[in-house]
Amino acid sequence: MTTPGIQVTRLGKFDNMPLPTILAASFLDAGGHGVAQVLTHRERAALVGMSRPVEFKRDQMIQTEGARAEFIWNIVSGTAETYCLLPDGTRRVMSILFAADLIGLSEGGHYVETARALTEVRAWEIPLRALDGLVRRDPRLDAALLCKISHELRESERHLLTTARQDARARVAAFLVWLKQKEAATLHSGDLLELPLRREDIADYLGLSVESVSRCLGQLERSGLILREQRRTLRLMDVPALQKLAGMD
Amino acid sequence: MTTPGIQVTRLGKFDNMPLPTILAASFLDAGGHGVAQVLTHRERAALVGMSRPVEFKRDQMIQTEGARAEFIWNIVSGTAETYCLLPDGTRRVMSILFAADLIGLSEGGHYVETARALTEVRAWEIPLRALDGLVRRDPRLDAALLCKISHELRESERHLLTTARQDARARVAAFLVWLKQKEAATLHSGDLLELPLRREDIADYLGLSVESVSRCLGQLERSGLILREQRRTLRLMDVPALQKLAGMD
DNA sequence: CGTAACTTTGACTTGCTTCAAGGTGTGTGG
DNA sequence: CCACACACCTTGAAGCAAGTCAAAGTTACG
Repeated sequence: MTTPGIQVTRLGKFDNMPLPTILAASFLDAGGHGVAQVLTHRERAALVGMSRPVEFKRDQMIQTEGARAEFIWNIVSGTAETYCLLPDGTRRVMSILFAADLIGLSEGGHYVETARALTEVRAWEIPLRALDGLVRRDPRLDAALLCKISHELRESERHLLTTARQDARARVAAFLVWLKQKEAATLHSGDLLELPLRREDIADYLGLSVESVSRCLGQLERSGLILREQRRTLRLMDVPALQKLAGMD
Repeated sequence: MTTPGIQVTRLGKFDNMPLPTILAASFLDAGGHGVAQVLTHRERAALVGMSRPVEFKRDQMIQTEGARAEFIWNIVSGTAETYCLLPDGTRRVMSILFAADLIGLSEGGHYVETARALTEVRAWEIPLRALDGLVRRDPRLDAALLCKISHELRESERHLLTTARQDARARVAAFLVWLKQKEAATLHSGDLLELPLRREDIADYLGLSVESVSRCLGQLERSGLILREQRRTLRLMDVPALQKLAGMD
């Protein structure tokens, strides 16, 4: 079980931390096609009132599967992953979460996955009890959560789509393009792609072995589609070709 | 695009069709652990007021990927599937839906998947426009949808979990046990399991080839775990062994 | 009763995993 | 500041599981 008061570092720089942000596509209405902020300023302020800023160091646990759910976290910066441990000892990375995402979805009052910080993560820690009350007073917030969760549902389906029935190279290519899009949403870095995760995490996310991931990267490099500048830094040389390989037309 | 007024059969027996039902586990509170009705009687009645009962025949399309989203459907009886067609021509079954499930989640006003009836399906057809208004007047309904969608998210993750990184036999075993649980929720049929879908659908759901599914069933039969009574009727001889094989401990 | 759709089975091939060993980077203590 | 140790990544070789291709068997239905 997470005991944030102990594990979590509190720093002065939290004073000017960005407000809680939830990005999602609209659910019911046709709206703008893109992903946008679904909280009003009022709601963001209300969330700040009941939340506290926290920071997780690299590799630190955020929540544990099966533990009593007490908080959800709204990521301000950094990258995290959620995963399940299978009875045979293997690990399955279910989702990779970025700024404006939510960590901590639960069922029956208990977390269904384990979450871990991949980089340093700053987040708003929102007590579920307080959120429950806020949702009752402000139904619009409920709609915002609905948008977010249905958006996550589609993310999960996308993940399922790339994972199943595609060969290893296509999966890796799809992953790189996806990650690049996520990154491009926050910062412009040309064709450089900073990987916030280890090969092992990529493998467990794509349902491959570490060796396969490595071999695929080598293959993509030999084909001139990418360049491995450093372990965690790739250069995407031919994004259209990667997309084609990934079967994204 | 679906044009329900034309494709859909209307029958007199709709008069006493069961009210709209949404089953889901609670989202925020600890509540009962099981899956339960999340609509009040009032809400169910309100939904009836704006909906109409429809019936889809076996193999009939319910919605088409990319088409303008106008309705969602609340299944009363029968089984349906949703799927995506990949650019390489392969098909990926994303979900299998039963009574009390919802069909028709959309993004940006368009359906994200194609849905098809696997058996005869009876459902309440709810216009999105009307639902939107109702949700505004009744925030609790919004919460109900939230429960349902977060429940579906977990279903999708379960699917992802069984699909990736398990061998074919384990996937098939997991599928059979899952289907049995779904079926047991509505009717008691001993150890008999009625498959509402073809081998092809099972294959596309599990990310296997039709031949692999068939071979796995043969293998499970030879091991004494199941019996193939008819094409679409299996007898589960040893559910615990199937669960163990599926890695459900 | 015949045809078409569906399912099963067999033989072969491909691609991923596993096992094993060799690199490369990083952080720590001498 | 260097050297060592450890964690992480890459590469190679062998084995095996699932896919593909081909054909026969079965069921459903007109």
